[in-house]
Amino acid sequence: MARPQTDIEAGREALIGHVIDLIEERGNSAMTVGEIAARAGMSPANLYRYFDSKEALVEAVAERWFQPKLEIMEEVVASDLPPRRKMFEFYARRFALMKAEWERDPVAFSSYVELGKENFELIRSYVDLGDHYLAMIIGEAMAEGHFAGLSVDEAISLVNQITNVYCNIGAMEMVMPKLTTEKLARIIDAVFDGLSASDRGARAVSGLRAA
Amino acid sequence: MARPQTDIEAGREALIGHVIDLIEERGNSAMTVGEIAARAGMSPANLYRYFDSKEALVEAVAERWFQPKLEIMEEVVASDLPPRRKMFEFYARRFALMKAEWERDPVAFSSYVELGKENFELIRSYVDLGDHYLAMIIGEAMAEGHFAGLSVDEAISLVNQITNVYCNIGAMEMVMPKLTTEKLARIIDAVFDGLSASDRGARAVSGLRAA
Amino acid sequence: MARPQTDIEAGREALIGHVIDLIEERGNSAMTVGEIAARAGMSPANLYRYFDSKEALVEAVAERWFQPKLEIMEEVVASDLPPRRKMFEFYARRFALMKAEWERDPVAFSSYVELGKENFELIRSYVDLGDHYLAMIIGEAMAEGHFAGLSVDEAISLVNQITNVYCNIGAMEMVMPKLTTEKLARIIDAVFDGLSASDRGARAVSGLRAA
Amino acid sequence: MARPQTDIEAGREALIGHVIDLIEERGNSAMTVGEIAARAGMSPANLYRYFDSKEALVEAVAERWFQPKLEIMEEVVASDLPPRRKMFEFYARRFALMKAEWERDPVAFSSYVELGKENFELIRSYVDLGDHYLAMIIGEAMAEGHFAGLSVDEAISLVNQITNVYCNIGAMEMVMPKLTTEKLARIIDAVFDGLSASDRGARAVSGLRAA
DNA sequence: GATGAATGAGGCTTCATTCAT
DNA sequence: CATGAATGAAGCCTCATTCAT
Repeated sequence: MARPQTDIEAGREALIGHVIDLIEERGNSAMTVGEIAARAGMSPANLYRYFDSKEALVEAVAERWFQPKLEIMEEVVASDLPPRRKMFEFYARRFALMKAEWERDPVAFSSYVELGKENFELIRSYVDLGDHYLAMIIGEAMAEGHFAGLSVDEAISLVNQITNVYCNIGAMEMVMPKLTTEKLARIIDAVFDGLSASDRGARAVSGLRAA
Repeated sequence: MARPQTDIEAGREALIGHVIDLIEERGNSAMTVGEIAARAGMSPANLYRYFDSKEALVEAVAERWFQPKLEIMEEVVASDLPPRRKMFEFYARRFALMKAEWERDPVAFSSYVELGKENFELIRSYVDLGDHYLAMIIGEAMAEGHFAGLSVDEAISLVNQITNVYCNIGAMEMVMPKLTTEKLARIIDAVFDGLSASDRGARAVSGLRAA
Repeated sequence: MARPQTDIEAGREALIGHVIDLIEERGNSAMTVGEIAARAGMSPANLYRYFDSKEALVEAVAERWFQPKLEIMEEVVASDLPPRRKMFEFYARRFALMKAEWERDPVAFSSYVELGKENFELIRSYVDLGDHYLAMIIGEAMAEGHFAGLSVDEAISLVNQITNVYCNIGAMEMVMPKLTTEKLARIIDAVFDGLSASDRGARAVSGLRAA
Repeated sequence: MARPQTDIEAGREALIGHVIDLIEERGNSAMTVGEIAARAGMSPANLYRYFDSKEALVEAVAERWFQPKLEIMEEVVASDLPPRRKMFEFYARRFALMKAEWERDPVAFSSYVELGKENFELIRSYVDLGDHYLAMIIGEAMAEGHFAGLSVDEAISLVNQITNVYCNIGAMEMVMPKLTTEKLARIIDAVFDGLSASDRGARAVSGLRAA
C-alpha cells in the first residue's frame, strides 16, 4: 500500500558521502547546502528531510571521519602487546591512516581539520577517549617500572604532549611531511627511557627553581 | 609633491592596531571591513588605500603577532647558556608569552590561531626560522655527546615533534590548560636523556605485524 | 462500492480537533501542514483528501470555534427574560465563555483571533446573525419604551457599537484584563437608560467647527 | 572633500513612503525586502543602510501611521471645550481621519491594522497615552457631576470600553461601514447621561448579585 | 585624498503542495 | 487509499568591494 520505508539512514549516508566527495574535490568552502544537494541530485529543500540543518550534516561528516580512528584505538588497547609496543601501535596505526589520507589529498585533510575545529564537541570526546585508553597503557607501563616518580595523571599529560604531533590532527597537518613511523618509534623509546620525575637540569639549577 | 610612503606606512600600522583591538574585544567574526574602518575612523573605501584587500590586512596582523616570538628566539640563541638550558629557554620563553596571552583572553588567542591558519605562508616561515635556530642549539648539544647516532636533521625533526605542543600555536590552544613550564622541563630532559638512534623495542623487531 | 462521505466527514472532524490541540499547545505559528498531519497520524499528502487546502482546514477550525457562541445566542434569545436582562445575558454569557478561554490560554485565544481575521467571511456571518438576534431583543425593549426616537436599525447599530468590546473577539483580546461582567452590566444599564434620539450636546449645536 | 552627508534620515523617510505606497497598492503580504528595495530604486542590501532590519522599517511605518492620531489627541485635550464636547471631539476627529483613510483604501487600512498587531509595543503606547488624555477629560466631567459614584479609573475603563469601536483600529475595521459621527454623538451622550454606579437591573436583581 | 553610496553574489531555511507508487 | 519523496518559490540578511564625486 504505502511506499516502502525508504531508508532515511541510507539517504543520510549518501549525503555524507557527497559532502566528503565535495570536500575532496573543491575544498571546505564549496560546502554549501545548494552544492551538496546538487551533488546528491536533490533539491536543497529535500536535503532537510535527512538533516535538520547544515550543521547537523557537517557534524555527521566529522563523526564519520573520526570513526576509524576510534576503532583503531579500541583494537590496540584490547591487544596484549607489551606496553612499549602497545603505546607505539596506539599512535602508529592512527598516524599511518591519517598520513595516507593526507597523502591522497592534503587539501581535503585540511578541510577535515577545519571541520573538526567547528565541531569541537566531537574532538573533545575523541580526545577524552584517547586519554582514557592512554591511561590504561600507561598503567601497564608503570607496573613494569617506567615513569618513575610520576603520577598516572602526570604521565598521561606528559606523554600526550610529547606525542601530540602524531595524534592531534591540527598539529599534524602542519608538519606532516616530516612525520614518519620511524621517528615516532624513537619518540616512544625516548618516552619510555627518558621520562621520569627526576630533575636533570633543563630548568636553571640555581635560578628559576631556587627562587 | 606626493608624500612618501611614510604616510601610508603609518596608516597601515594604525589599521593593524585597530584590527588587534577589534579581535581582542569582539573576536574574530566581528572582523569585517566595515568594522575595522569604523575603528580606524575612516571609510571602508579608504581602507583599500592601505591594503589591497582584507586578506592583505589580515596577513599583516598575523605577521605582527609573530614578531615578539621571533625576537625571543633570536635572543635565546645568542645567549651562552649550556645547550640543555638553552633549548629549554628556547621553548619556555615563547611558551610563557603565549600562555600569558591565552590567559588574558582565550578567545582572542583562538582568533590569532585562526588567523595563522589562513596565512599559512607566515606560519611556514616562522617554523622554518625556528628550525634554523634549533639546529644551532642541537649542534651545541651534539658536541657534548647527546643524540648519539642521529644526524642533525633527524635530531631537529624529532625534537620539533616532541616539543610541538609547546610552540605550535594551533596545537597549544587545545591543551593549553595542561601545559606548564615544569612539564616542559621534564620533556626537555627526556629529550636530552632519552633520544638516540638506538632501537629499544618500541617498533617490532621483525615488523609491525609480527606480534 | 465507495463508502459514503461519512468517512471523510469523520476525518475532517478529527483533523479539526488536531489543529485545535496544536494551537493550544504550540500556538499559531506551529500550524504547518506537516505538523497537523503528524498529529493526525497521517501523511501531509493524505490530508489533502479531507481538505482542499490548508486554508479550507483553517476555515473549518474557525467555524467550530464559533459554534458554542452561536448556541449561546440562540438560547438566550429563546428565553423569556425581560429585555434588559436578556440583553445583558446575550453578551454576558458569551463573554464569560471567551474570558474563560482566554484565561486558560491567552496565546491560543490570540491564535483564534488571528484565525478569525483570516476568515473574514465567517466572522461576517457570525456578526450578522448576532445583529439579527439583537434586533429581536431590541424590539422587545422598544415595546417597553426604551431607545425613544431611534429606529430599530439605529438602535441595533448603536448597541452593537457600544458593546462591541464584549463580543468582538479582536477588540476583546486587547483589553481583556479590564473587562468584567460588572462593567458590562453598567454598560447595558447605560444603554437602556441613556440611549435615545435626543441630542444633548455632545455634538456642537451649530456644527463641528463652531466652537 | 567628502561627499555631503546625504541625509540618512531622508532616505528613511523615502523608504517609509515606498512601503506605504506598496501597502496601498498591493497589500501587506507584498511587503518583502526585495519589493520595497525595488520600489525605492535600490538594492535590498542597500536598504540595510537605512534600517537595521525589515522589522525596524515596518515599525517606522507603523509609527508614522499613528503620528497624526497622536497629534489630534493632544490638540483636543489642550482645547477648552466643555467636557462633553471635548470627549466627543477626542473620538470624533480621530475617527473622521481613520474613516477617510478606510474609505480611500480599505485594504490598505486593513494592512495597517495588521501592522499594528505586529508592533504591539507601539499600539500599547498609543493606547496608554489615550488613556492618559481620557483621564483628564473625565476628570473635568466629574467636576461637573457626571459618572456619579464611579472612581476615575472605573469611569475611564467604562468609557474606553463603550467607545472602543471608535478608536480601536482593529475593532473599527470590521464595522466601519456602520460607524458615523452621529452615532458617536449619541454614544457620548449616553455615556454622559447614563453612566453611573447605580445598579438598575441589567444584572439579575435577585439572582447573581444576591448570591 | 577620502567619502558615502551602492551592490552582486551568495548563504540558509521553510512550507504548501504534487505525484508516482 | 495512503504514502514517502521531492520541490519551487520565496524570504531575510551579510559583506567585501567598487566608484563617482
